[in-house]
Amino acid sequence: MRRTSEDTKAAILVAARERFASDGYERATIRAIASDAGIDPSMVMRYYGNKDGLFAAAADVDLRFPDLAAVPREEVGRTLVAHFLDRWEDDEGMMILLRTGVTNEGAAERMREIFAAQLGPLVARLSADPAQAALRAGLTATQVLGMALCRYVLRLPPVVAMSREEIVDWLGPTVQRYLAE
Amino acid sequence: MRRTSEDTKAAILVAARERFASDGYERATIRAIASDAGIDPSMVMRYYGNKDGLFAAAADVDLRFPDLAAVPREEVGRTLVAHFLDRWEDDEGMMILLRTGVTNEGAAERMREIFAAQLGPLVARLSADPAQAALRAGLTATQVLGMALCRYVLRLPPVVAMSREEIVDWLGPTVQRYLAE
DNA sequence: TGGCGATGTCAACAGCTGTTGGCCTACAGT
DNA sequence: ACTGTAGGCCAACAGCTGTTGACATCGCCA
Repeated sequence: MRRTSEDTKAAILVAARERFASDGYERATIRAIASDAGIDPSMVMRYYGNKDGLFAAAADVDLRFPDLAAVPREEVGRTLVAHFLDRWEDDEGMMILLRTGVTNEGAAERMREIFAAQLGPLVARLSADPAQAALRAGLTATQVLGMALCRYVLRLPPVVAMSREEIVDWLGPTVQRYLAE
Repeated sequence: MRRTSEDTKAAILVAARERFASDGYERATIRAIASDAGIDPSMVMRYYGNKDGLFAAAADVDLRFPDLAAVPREEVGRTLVAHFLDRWEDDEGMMILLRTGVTNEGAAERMREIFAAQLGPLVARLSADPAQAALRAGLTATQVLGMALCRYVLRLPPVVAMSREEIVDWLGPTVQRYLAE
């Protein structure tokens, strides 16, 4: 046989991630994804059931936060901002979630889960007052997601023009205050 | 005649703003909008030409920024955050732009124009160094749009739970630093 | 060699979309 | 009373969508 089913599943997933990331949920059509993957649309259904199943597989993201307890306390803000920028630039999953989470309630729920499961505990481990941990994680999310929104999605010119270092210098102190002050 | 054309045009616009705000561009259908307005879909075409024309009419927003030169310099951050929160809660236009700007390039362009035309000059008038004004406006946008995204669109629980005063207290100093320090 | 399961294609379905043109109807002006 | 016109409806179009089931082909195994 020309290809194993695993190869095809993987090719579909790659194409799906690209389409979902650049077009959002509604405009990313199964036909376009199948065409990108070089197969028939019906194969997508065979391997992923339906469009929602394909989306669920494509929108599985891991933020891979480092252990902030291992960095000096006064560096946690800058460290987190730098990590988030890196993560954003080499994982389409972030873009998928943001693009779709804004119009698709299922994706919004997924985003809430990810932040509750990945950012929440990280901040809690760092925080002296556990009652404030959720609030601090939420504040951090507003700044960090706002940067992603303006830079990678809306492409506001002055935000696109900033270098990685400038962003870390400006946002680092903000996140530092939200996290640990 | 039962209604004037102006009445009908206005009714269509109201329905369109609600649908665009809650569903985004793709999922807000002309049929649904017409049904909300209590008329036939073809009337929408008669009065607004096509879907893009209707969207352009619905996405016309005015941020109505106050003159920040009139408030004490150390209060500009808190003032702008408070104003933005108010503006967001009583104008669907903001939600329309955010929901659609994320998947629709035309709406993203509109959003860029609005920030360039409304937030940019405001910050420039405030800034000592004109060369930095665009950067500072961009930074402000990241924080303020990030808050709107997390609170009104993604509805992250800890961000939704915050009171207006808490948000002003936390985001005020951030925006103050971006604007004026 | 024969067959069987895996891999893949084709054509079609039912539903929805934006959009169009023709038709109706009720009122204002004469 | 007659007519013009503005406001509104209806039916249909062409295109796209997710999804389905029947059919084809290839290569392994008995």
